[in-house]
Amino acid sequence: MKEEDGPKMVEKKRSYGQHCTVARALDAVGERWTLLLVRELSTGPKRFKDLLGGLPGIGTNLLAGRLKALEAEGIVRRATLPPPAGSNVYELTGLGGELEPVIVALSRWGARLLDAPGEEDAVSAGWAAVAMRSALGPEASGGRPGTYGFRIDGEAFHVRVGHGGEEVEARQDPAPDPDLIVEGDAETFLAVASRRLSLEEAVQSGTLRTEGEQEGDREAFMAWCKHLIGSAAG
Amino acid sequence: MKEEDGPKMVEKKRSYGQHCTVARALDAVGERWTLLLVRELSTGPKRFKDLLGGLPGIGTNLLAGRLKALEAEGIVRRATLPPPAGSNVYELTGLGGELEPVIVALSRWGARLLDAPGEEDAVSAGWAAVAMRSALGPEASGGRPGTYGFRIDGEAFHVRVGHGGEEVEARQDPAPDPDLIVEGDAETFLAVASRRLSLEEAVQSGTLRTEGEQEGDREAFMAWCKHLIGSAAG
DNA sequence: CGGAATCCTCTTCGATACTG
DNA sequence: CAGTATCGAAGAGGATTCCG
Repeated sequence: MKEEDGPKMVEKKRSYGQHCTVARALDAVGERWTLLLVRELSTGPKRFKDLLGGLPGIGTNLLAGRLKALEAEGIVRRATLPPPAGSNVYELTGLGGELEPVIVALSRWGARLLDAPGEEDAVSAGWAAVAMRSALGPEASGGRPGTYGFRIDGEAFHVRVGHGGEEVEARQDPAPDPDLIVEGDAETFLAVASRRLSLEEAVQSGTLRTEGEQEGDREAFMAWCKHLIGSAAG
Repeated sequence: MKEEDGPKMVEKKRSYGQHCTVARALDAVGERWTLLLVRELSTGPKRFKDLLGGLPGIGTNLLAGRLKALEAEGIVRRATLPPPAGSNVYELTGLGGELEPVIVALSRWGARLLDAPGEEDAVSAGWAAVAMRSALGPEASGGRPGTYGFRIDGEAFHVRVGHGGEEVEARQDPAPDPDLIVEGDAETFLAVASRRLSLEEAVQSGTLRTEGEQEGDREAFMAWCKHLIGSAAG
């Protein structure tokens, strides 16, 4: 049973060793940080440094190791951005992109556990994009088609809703042609998103600004928020 | 920053410390073994010993610790079975049951990674029940309403399909009123479920037996199997 | 700048032994 | 049967360094 340490031991991966679909999935993406890494990449390609920023506390060695493992499993791929950027980025492959239902299910379930941000909690506007995208879907009302752009603490992202509330997409980059733009600081934005503060109040007090607002856009945005924090906020 | 060890240190839980729905969910159920434990309980209440059997390699201390943590978070609850059984079991709470979409999403994604069982892989018929339950759903064709009972290697479980393919349920106990019963050994059953062997061949060779079969039941069962192993088997 | 490699400490895991 | 206690092994997580 014991194997001699060859010079190039292939570093066998830890596995649950169960012939089960769930266990097999967790063998691939169940380790610590891995699904959060997929979450980061689910809103678009990212550089190593961006990923470090989006995963506070991970450490460079662990991130590099996770990326390498995911690449070996065909979930993540390295790519070079077209000029003039030309930077090396990591992005999800097709297989990796198909993890979206997993992220969505986790986000929806976790929404009911998420209360107001604690003192020590890190906050990123991009995470709200994932939550918004997950809250939407075929059965969620309020999925009014359109493109909603956000610029929160200088960080841009957008959510695009297709027809019938399906084909929802969240990306961590500026919207090309937004129907509505919401701009402001993360604290206020999160307060609105979790309905601790109404959008009207935030806009009137000047802490949040909107652009290009059409009739009903604001209501559609608020309708999302009803789904962001589940039953907790009543 | 350093805190003195008080006599009743509340044993702070490790957390990603991110104000994000996904991270929050993983704080609760993202540790090693935890989601597999939820999988085990998703097919019905289980005793400590049953859980140990369904999670080979977990170690008793770790299982006890996970159960305690999940109980503290309101995901799992202890219960006593009604007489004459009277045994102590663990079961999912409402909150825990709502993790089902997470299990389903993982199972569906993991299905495409699951190939033929390796030599070292543990096998359990109950896991196939979870895979079958996950493969079904609103959008999966072939969800013919009815109750399908299985007795594989002496282990009984059943899958019940409601109207329109929704309300699918998998339980690790005998079906009360099955429309179709499939009985046999795990190896053959898994071969059929993954379409490496046709049900007809298995029945004709006597390694699998069916009872109470009605017109179309067999076809409905085979239709499931098309979803068990995704694109891999073409 | 992007990322890999090293070192060291701490926590968690995993197997076994032990107790109510 | 249901756990607790224990201990070696493995992984996490910082800091720092090296290399292209």
